[in-house]
Amino acid sequence: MLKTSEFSHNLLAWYHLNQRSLPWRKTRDPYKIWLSEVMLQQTQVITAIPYFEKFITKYPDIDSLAAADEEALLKDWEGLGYYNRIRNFQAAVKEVKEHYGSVVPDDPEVFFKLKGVGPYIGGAVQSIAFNHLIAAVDGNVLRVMSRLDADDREMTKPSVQKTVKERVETLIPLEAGDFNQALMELGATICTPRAPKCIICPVRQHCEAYQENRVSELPVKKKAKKKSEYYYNVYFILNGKNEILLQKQEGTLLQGMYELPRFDVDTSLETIEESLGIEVHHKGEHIGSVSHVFTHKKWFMEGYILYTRDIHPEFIKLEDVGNLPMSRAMQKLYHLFEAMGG
DNA sequence: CACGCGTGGAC
DNA sequence: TGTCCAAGCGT
Repeated sequence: MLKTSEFSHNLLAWYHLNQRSLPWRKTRDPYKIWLSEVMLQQTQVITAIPYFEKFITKYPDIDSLAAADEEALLKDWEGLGYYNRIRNFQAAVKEVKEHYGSVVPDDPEVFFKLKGVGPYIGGAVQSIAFNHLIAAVDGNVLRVMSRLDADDREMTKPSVQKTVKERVETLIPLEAGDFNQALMELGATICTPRAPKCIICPVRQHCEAYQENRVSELPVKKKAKKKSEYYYNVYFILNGKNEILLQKQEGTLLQGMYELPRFDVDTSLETIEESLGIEVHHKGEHIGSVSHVFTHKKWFMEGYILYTRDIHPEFIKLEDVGNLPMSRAMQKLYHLFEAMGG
């Protein structure tokens, strides 16, 4: 069914005709390609581009990124999500600076061991920057391959993804980077999740699902789990000196981002005072309510003002709050506070 | 392996 | 206050 050389030729011809390569990839600058792949993880191209421009201006090379302050990096990453990505990227970049003379390794064995480099990013950087014959299997490629081979296995399973990667690597011609980008581009523009444009697909004659009229059934996905819901009271604690109490988020969710003190709705005022080491002398008004959806949970937050006279190291000048990295969830509430003249 | 991890856009 | 998903990775 699938004639390998003909398939690859048709795909590459289509790709070169459309010339939709991301502009920085044409430079073959391994650092730029790597940074962009990190940003593009689970993130749409249109969303990542302004962040990429900012980072490449502010941190144009390995050494400048390695030397950056972590909190400054988080602030620049603010709004992009999956905040561990930038921490992992800096850790990897520091490793490259210290052990490889600030030169991105042109060696898959070495590169794949770096923090935050998995099968996709490793394959993408090594193929696009150095033309190593390695597949870059992302969500687009999984979808394309499931249809091309009428493969009805669960594409989310790591074991299946491994075999898909091996399958793609049997198809890669000499121009590995272009081929990987072409396959992703096909998935992003033609072989889309909904309403795929099979009629203009350059490889439809090689597509088993198309021939069997089964494109709409593929890829097979299991339905998403329901998100668990959390209800919080969030406090704007003011000390009468134009300062507000903020805390650095701990744990795994939003680690390192600043947040307003947040408590389960049934937490008593006494517990809150004790936990924060302050004494509330006056309860202020209700700021409003905000909800926020994460990948696997939902937050429902009510905002309230509290007043204290206490001095406390975690109070921040109101004018400085904007310089700290803060999640979208907290920004939503904070904007309500600002709109009230807070 | 299954799950946790952000956010915004398209329906 | 819905669903799906996006150039995935760490644990």
